[in-house]
Amino acid sequence: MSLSHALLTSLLEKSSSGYDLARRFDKSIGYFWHASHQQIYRELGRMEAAQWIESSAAPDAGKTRKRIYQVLPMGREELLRWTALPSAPLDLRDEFMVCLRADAAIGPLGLETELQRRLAQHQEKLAIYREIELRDFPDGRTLSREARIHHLILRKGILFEEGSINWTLQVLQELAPD
Amino acid sequence: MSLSHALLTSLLEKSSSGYDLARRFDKSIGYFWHASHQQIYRELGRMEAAQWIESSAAPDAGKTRKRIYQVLPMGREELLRWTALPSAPLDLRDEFMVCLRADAAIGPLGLETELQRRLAQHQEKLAIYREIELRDFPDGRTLSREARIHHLILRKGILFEEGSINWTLQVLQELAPD
DNA sequence: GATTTTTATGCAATCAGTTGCATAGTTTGC
DNA sequence: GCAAACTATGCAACTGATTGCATAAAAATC
Repeated sequence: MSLSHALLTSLLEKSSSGYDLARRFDKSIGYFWHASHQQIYRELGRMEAAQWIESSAAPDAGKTRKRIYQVLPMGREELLRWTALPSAPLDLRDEFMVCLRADAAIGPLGLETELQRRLAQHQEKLAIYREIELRDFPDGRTLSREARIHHLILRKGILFEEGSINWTLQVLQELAPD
Repeated sequence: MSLSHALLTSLLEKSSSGYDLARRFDKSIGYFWHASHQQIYRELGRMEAAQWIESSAAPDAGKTRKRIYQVLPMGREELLRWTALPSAPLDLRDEFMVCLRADAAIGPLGLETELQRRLAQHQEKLAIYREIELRDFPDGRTLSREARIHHLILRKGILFEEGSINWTLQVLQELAPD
């Protein structure tokens, strides 16, 4: 799995607490997939046991249990090792495809409502992505390698949402009574 | 989860054995996500216990344990119930996005090889989809509702692969040394 | 006729991911 | 000054998915 490697990457960008990590995760990779705080804390525990990271009481912890995690050399090595491996292709496990096939098999199920709902969701996400793009990636070609890569990841999201919107519209058209 | 509902749909299209189901799964929904035979057999067991399906020794079983599964009314009802529910949005958990972010964080990792590999994979899948499209969905508008829906599902795959190819080319261009 | 591959099913262990709950300190708003 | 929301961490139980192994008959191949 790659959650641990996603967390390593995030911690390399900035050492932080589990809670902070969970929030930053939601605002970056998390646009593509969600990890719950329980998953993150458990993974941090495993990674510390494996000496990929270490933790210390946060300077602003006060009376709380807040801990800051940072990457150790072994964690960095592990990330290098892992990124050199071929990555698994994305699987497109979309429940709605099953609904569509069921509709094909046992007659009209009235999926139009669900299609509209999904259309709205995709449009919403697209709007968010476009806003981020406008804010973070100005047109003038003065971007660092790092920024250009982050832009590419965002572009992936934008292209996906645009594609989904087009496809959904096509389905709505085809499912409409002739 | 929706594996059981995918299997119900598949069994409604044609009653069959677990093995057969696993192969047919690979050739339809399986282009989008894979289910192992163990997953399928276990799910069939659960579905039979829930009386969504029933099984009988296959006519061509001989001395084998081969069984044919078919959908019971309760299974059909369950599928109707489930398809009326809102479906979860697809999550784009792509390990390679983590690699890219890691590259952004700790300098060039030489991801070009992996990008080329992925490009080839996408082109391969696209070629397969296009072949199926040519074979199964002729241009003349004489297609049944069922065929039109199956075509839409295939179109989704084609659009996704095309989008992935375009994006991958863009990344290769951007990552190339300036 | 012997070997390999394909068809066909299944158990056990493990790992990943989700859900519900529990705790407790800090900040914000009324 | 009190309630609500937010910050921060964690356990336990459960469900879903993967991996490795095991069995055994039928069909193909040599």
